Amino acid sequence: MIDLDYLRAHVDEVKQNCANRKVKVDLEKFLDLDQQRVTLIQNIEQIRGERNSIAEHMPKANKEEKPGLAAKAKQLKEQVQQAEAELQTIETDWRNIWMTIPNLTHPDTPIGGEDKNKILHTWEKPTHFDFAPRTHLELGEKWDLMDFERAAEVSGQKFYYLKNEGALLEMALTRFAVDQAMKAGFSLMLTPDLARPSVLEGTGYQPRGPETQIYSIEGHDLALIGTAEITIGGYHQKTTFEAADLPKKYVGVSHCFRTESGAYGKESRGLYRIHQFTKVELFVFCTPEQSEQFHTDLLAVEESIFQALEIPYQVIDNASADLGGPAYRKFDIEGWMPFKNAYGELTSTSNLTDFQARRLQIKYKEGKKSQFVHMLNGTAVAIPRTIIAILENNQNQDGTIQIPAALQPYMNGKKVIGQV
RNA sequence: GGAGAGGUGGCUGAGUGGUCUAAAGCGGCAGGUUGCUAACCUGUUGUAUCGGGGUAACCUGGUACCGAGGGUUCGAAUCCCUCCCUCUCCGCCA
Repeated sequence: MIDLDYLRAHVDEVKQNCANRKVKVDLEKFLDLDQQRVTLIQNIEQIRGERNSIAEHMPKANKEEKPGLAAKAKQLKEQVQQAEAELQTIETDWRNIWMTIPNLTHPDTPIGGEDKNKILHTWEKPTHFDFAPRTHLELGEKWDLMDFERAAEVSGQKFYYLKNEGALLEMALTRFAVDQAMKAGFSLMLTPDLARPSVLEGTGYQPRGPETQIYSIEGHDLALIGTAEITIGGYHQKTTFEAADLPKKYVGVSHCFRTESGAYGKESRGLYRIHQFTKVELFVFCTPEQSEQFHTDLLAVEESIFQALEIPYQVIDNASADLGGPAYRKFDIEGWMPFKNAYGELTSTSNLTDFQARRLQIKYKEGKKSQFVHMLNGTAVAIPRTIIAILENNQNQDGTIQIPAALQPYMNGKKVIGQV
């Protein structure tokens, strides 16, 4: 949610921002509801004040006064109840619109849709093959690294078994990414894979409704998380830090579950788009002054990981309409994926400024003043997509796969998949 | 999953219908005493939000907040209901 005072004082700017992000919001209606809400609240507080002063005088009142005072207080109470009912309907609408107003946008963010995404820089060139490269599906089958058919029978479409070096790759990548993050000062945290819907909402996810990407557990007030961002963000909900305790830097590992409803087509074959995967996630709670620096820091950690993994990539500064609601600025790393003959998203790091903190009520205190923290998150490694990139980019003509040197220690020293 | 006991300020803990933002202690902050430290003494010490005053640090008035949300009542930390959480015992289990 964005700051109300800021919104009230900068209506035109917010309106333009919504347009830039291609978010349809009826700001006029919102401001109208906002005004009504304030008036009603003032009204209610005034009546409550009267009621309180009657209640206060009650014990001192004599017998003749009491019935009259009680009747008056009762009448005031009815007025309050009526006004509160009115307030509730207004506030529901008001809040629903407020939630849909996107975060402000970084001044350097390109304005426009996906076609305006800006390539900040590239690392290495797309892999060149002197032969027809195999897809990760073909390689997976050749070396028995994954099984989609059995998974489909056991769990359904878009599930998978990882086997042998395929499974080892997941564990190796997880451990490698965690080690890199810990070296950069992040504290390790394994989080729950399920969370309450209220926490999902607090982090800006929509656990219910037709558009939802989230699985809910029938008969329980729980949902499967789509990312550890939810559980790490929720970890500090309703807390106030001392300024000296910031920043808080976490690296979390969790499973991620996504319904991916309506996502079909070539790209959805194999490990690219699936219902469940493991992800190593970076997360920062910091002061507003620190957040821009940490955003570039997060990107730097991500880049160092993919450079160590020797995956050619480009870094994207996402255009305004591609940011979603909460992000102030978003950088993606897109790795080269031979099966697409294109770059594909590997990581995404966002500076959410105070947008999430306001919902989750996460603040920090400096002296007597407290204000909302800034929150940032970024993917260290999304395992399956990274496995795609490693398998496909490092394959040899005979189908054997070179394991990146950085990963070999985590693979029992194995250098090549397909060789004993 | 079953039975029982609880949830009060930064912490410990009192409060079972009005004088309660809530005793007392600890801690924190300011001052005093003092070779130094410690000890002692005095004062002070919640948050959010709306309005008024001030350049401002702040002052001032209202409202809300005793796990969360509802209800009863002129009036709720206190009584009732639902939910969440913690502890103890039992059951089950990796």
